[in-house]
Amino acid sequence: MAKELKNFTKRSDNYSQWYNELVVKADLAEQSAVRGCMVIKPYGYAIWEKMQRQLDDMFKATGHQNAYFPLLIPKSFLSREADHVEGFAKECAVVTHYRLKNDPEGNGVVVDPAARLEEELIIRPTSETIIWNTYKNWIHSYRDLPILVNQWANVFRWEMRTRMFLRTAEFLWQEGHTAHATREEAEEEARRMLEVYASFAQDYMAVPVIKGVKSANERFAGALDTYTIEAMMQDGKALQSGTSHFLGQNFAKAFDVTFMNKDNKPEYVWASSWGVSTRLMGALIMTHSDDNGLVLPPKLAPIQVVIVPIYKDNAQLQAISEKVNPLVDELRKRGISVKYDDADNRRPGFKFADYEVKGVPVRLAIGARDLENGTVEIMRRDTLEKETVAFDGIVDETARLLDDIQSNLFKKALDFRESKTCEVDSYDDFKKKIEEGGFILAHWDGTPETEEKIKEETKATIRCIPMDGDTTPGKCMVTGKPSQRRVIFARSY
RNA sequence: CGGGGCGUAGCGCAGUCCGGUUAGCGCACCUGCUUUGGGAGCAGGGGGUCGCGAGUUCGAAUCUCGCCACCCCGACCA
Repeated sequence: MAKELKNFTKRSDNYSQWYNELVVKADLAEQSAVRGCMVIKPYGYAIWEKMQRQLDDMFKATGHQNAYFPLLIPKSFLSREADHVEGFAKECAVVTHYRLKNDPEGNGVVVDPAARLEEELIIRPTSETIIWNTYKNWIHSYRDLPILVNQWANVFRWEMRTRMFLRTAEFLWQEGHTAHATREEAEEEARRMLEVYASFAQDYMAVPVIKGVKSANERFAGALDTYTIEAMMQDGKALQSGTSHFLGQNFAKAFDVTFMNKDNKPEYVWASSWGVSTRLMGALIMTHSDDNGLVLPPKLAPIQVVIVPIYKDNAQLQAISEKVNPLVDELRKRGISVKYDDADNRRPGFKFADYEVKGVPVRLAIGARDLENGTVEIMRRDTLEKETVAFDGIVDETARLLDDIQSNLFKKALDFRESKTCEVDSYDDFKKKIEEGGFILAHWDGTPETEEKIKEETKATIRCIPMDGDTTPGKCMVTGKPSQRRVIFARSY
């Protein structure tokens, strides 16, 4: 029957294959001809656009503005901040020439060796350096601060291994880069934006996240503190879904960005940066989807309601359309995005399955039988439950259902995370538990050495030191040394 | 960069071990009729430098050598 989807199951031993297949079948994206890059298809991009719009509103509401900086960065910029180079040097694509010419031997086109650049240019892996080089010209006085700028852009990192949405060589993101007069203000900004990310993830994506601080090992290259939101995927692995960094004065010192304070004394500027990427799409897909395909939270679904007519001939279709068209208008008036799929080249069964794969939250089906009885069949994607209800009042019912699906998805994901989260006090138990997947709350002595040892022996890393929750001190499960509080361990993407 | 796998029609695959008619199947595509409440049925049709290059042979998708690409698992990372 459902021939194409026969192998479309979420087997824990082959979760990545399920994920890849899902991304392609749901028409979100596909592998491109360029190594490690993907083509985001219109349906996938529509979801990203909804995310963008919402995030952008939230940035504006917290006083930020958008700007744009160059794609190419002079190589010398990257070497200004020592930790930053260390972090990114290995994965940079480098532009060395500015011209091609016809191959003298007739094999198409070749790089013109005469057109070598004096200084190579790097395709941005992130924009701290080019932006701080620019901020030097923008900032002279405390009156110029703060600068609260965000950029929507693509970046490029030559990753050894890629995975659609989760780690592609090129990805789309936003990067906020702020400059402040005081340390406190910059730290506050970094934490504020983490809150923005957390509420976006939970309220719009219906993805529960844990807010926390990264350990020194996992910190962003060049940051003093890295804040993170961590989500749990359905295979129990953690996914870092957004980060916000307190950069101290590192980039101001590297690019010599100072301002005159009120006492007419020069000071280095304090900085933060923060970003989320198309990786959020991966989080969305992996958190909610099932063996029938994608499951989208209504707030991010490009199509929230699909209406499928069931008819035998043109006259019947017309009768149905007469009933459905006003309904479509009503739903749209409520701000609900509706698709009335009256295409006659697909049969109803095909449409049902197709919109399920694409994760459309609510489906209405209406046929001759319903016209007679004054009813309509309504199905919710999250539970796959369907029932036949009275046509009158369907607008209210649909709106209610969309809200219910949104909150149900969050609750389901939260319950799942809680069922896969436990506390562990001995390293032996830890080694056993980590094999089952999920988050483990354990005590850690705070040293990079212990963290490294755990990583080597178990492949688990500290996802974060949570900002909320239990803060009872204890003893490190490995060394027995004192620990201020439990931290979250997990295997991760 | 290490270990494993794979490359045959737009997509998914069989055939390769053991060389031999015109390279086959499913999906998709085109035409026609019947269908339409869970991925339609029947009939007809189109589509291939068998990843690339060399070699062995009367003869290579199949054997040998070299190269390339992609996927999975590691190391690296959002």
